[in-house]
Amino acid sequence: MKLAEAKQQFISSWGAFGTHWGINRTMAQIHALLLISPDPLSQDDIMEELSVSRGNANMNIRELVDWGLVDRVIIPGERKEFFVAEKDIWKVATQIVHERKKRELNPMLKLMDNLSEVEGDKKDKHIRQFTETIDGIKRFGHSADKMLDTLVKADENWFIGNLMKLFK
Amino acid sequence: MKLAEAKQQFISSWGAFGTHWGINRTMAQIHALLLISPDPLSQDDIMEELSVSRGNANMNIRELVDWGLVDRVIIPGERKEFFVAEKDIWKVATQIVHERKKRELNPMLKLMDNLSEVEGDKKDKHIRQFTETIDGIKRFGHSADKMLDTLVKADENWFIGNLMKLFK
DNA sequence: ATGGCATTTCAATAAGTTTTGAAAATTCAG
DNA sequence: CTGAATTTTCAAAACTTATTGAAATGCCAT
Repeated sequence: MKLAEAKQQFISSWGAFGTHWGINRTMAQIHALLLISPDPLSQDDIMEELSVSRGNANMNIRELVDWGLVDRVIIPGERKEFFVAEKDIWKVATQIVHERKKRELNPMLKLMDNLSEVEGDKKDKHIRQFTETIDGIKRFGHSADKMLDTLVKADENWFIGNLMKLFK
Repeated sequence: MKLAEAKQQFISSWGAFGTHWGINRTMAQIHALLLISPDPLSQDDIMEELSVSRGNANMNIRELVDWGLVDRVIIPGERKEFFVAEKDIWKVATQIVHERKKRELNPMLKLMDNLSEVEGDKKDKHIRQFTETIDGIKRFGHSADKMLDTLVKADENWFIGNLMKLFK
């Protein structure tokens, strides 16, 4: 397969993927493009390669920077800003886990803490099932939280090494 | 907090959550409703509790059954079908992991295998960065795949126990 | 300070997704 | 069989989210 074709396929499927993961198509495509780019790209480069508008490119680049997946870089002698993606996939993954944990898991656990304070007759089966469900989610959520924290802090080799021992 | 209020909050936030996870609002709400229901519910019960249309309820219940999160049950003497959710959150989570792995991770790895066969001068930096990125994703993906397989097969206590030892 | 390039914003529009509800198909008791 | 109850389908409408592009703002060398 030729590079140009492979590149197109990679970008377009990374984009399709993104949509399953709460990341929008353009954001994922920009990320894909930067991942395979040996050099930093400017906003105009990105607009041109992906045929997207200025506003769209700007907004999604900013989002990628917010997520910590892309960095702005200054190229001496150039007026424009350039962008590079973190290339180490392990770091990309832990960064994403970190952000989603912060944005989704933590608020959810907070909500569950609230909901466990439901009042009423403990013998009523509706009350009983409600509190059991909430408690189950809380317990599970706290384990997940702890595990993900460790994962985020861990070094890739340490992690994979130990995990593989554990999982034989 | 009163049960009715807590229930509303739980259903509505579980729905909002779902949307971050590629699950649509109604599907997640139906799931939430069934999770806290001590008894099986019929499609009409669900339509009424959540104020959604017949078609919408039908379609999303079917999806939940496809995902293995909800079972149809027959109640003797009743003509209608009834539905119950798997209540064990660990099982819910592993079921979701299993399905998403099948639907998303596996196809992605297959694609990466394809893309690694890009032809051209290995010294060209574009080719080099492309193959390095693809290889990185492949390696990471295969580790994740193995780990998730083990997780899906594992028993909750075994898993949490070992993990906590590892992660102290 | 000014002009010119770069970046950001945002209202309008387009694209995509979910929901509705009525019609069609299916099921099953009598 | 028949027909009433139940489930499924699907085109149209409602709603949500993403994208555009022009205008506003920011930035910096002169």
